[in-house]
Amino acid sequence: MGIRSNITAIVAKTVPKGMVFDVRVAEEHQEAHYATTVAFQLAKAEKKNPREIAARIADDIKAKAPKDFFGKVEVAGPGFINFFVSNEIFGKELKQILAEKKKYGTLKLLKKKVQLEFISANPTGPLTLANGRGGFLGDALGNVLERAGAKVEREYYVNDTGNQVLTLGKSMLASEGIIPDSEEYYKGDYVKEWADKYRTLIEKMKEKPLALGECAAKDFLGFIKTAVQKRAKIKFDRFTSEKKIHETGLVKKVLALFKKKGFSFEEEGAVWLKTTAFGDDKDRVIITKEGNPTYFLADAAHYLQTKQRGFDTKINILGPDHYGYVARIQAVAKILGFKESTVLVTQAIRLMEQGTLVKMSKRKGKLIPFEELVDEAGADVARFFFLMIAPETHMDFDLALAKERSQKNPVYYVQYAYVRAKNILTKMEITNAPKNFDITKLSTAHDINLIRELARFPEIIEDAARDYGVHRLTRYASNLAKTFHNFYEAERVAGEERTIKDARSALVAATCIVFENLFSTIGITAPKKM
RNA sequence: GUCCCCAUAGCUCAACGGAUAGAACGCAGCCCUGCGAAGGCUGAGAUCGAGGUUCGAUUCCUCGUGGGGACACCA
Repeated sequence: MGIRSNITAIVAKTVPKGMVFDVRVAEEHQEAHYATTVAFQLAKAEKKNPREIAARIADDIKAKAPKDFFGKVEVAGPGFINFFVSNEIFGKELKQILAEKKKYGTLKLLKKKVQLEFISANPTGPLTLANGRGGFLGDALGNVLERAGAKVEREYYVNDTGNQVLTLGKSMLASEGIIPDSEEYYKGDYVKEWADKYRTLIEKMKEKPLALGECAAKDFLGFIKTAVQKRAKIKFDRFTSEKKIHETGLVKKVLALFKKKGFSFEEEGAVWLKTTAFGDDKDRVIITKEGNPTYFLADAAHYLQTKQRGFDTKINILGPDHYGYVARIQAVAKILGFKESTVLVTQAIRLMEQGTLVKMSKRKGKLIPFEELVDEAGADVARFFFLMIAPETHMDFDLALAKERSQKNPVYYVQYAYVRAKNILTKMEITNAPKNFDITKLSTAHDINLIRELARFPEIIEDAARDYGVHRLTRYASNLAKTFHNFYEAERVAGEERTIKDARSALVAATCIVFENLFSTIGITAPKKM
């Protein structure tokens, strides 16, 4: 399954058992297809010259590799071992793409059941760009993990009760002038709009600000669902209500569990969880001295629910403002016995407008909602743009520029490559790629480079599934597009002599398959025309 | 004050401790009477500063400098 893993398996036979080493795709200018630095590692342990060791291993590899697997294995530079895969192997991979179609690039790497929680923004207003970043990341990561073999549930945890919602209710009352305004209230246009629309309802519920807030939150959640699922095409399997977590008694259950395990204690009239035992910098209150469970305790109950529903692996994507929350929730995950609990913290998106920074704040109401970006730039563009960048990068985003340059966005470059490929097949009226073609007819550098690049798809999935680096996909998309554009400029399909034409159309058909699989994993459309 | 993230080309971003630091945009040239030029080719252009670890540092460590964020019995 995949050329790289085959090479890894071969190399493994020539080094000490259990040794961890890398086989990487060699960069373009190095000419080789794959390379390993295993000799450097061994040189350190054996205190020998890496070149010597590399030579020894290279010979061993040649002896142990299947016949005709490598075109060449050589030692280069200070001790790299370079691999040149034979055209037969590339040809086999090409046939595999054509045989597997949609399944090409699905792996049996991960057997686990994963709950992926993301966005989970309070339904107290529109989503911010940071929410959107986490949304695209979560959606695409879910796709990657599924391709890698995991069973994934995508969850949005809805804070539909508590203080923030109470504040929302009060904000509505203040907006209608029923109670005096306050610094802490939400002030965006959306507050006023909603308040104006439901004036009579607000008047009726003026004694019950929490219920009012819940009412508004329900509406806002509806807007969020539309923005996320319909417009941004971010999928969720489950919306979990915090209110229901309280109602089903899970909060009491998790509290009892903490007590039983000896991680909770009372002090100053409140109940605390000993999160410092797991590296947090202070212990956290779970029951206030008024006797109310904190948000944190409810979230712990939510984790318990997830665990009880059969998930041992939880991945939670948080925005930058929740960084301080990581240590305590990880403490909970440990106490509850999750096998894996990963928290990915995305960094903020700084929104620039004509060179100056625009502060984003829900409370102050000055913000560019995520949905506006999606509508104006387009779902594909917004998604691709956000996913091109590593989550920990502090991204500067100029909305005006993004709209203006949308035609030059890399997503068009990538989609255009697909359109060109598709167009070749359409023009030649090929619906099914020829099955019996002669792979030796694919012999030019452009032919081989394209197959090479196609064969990387499963490797990219594997890498991204391991380190959750979803931006590998968009980077790969650009590389594949570039390779195809190069091929397209240099080689022809239609009009070539029969055997070449068949082989090339098979190659182009395979390119379309990989593009389609890649696009669906990233979550963008595969246009037939542009 | 404490903690976390970031600093790479004019701009926005890449690069498991490895070979000549990549790409798109912008800039200067060139390429359509052959599958769509939303494309291809060529060129100029960068690792914040000072130490350290290493055969080898953009990457790891320390100290600076400059940005962003977090430090509630809010969520």
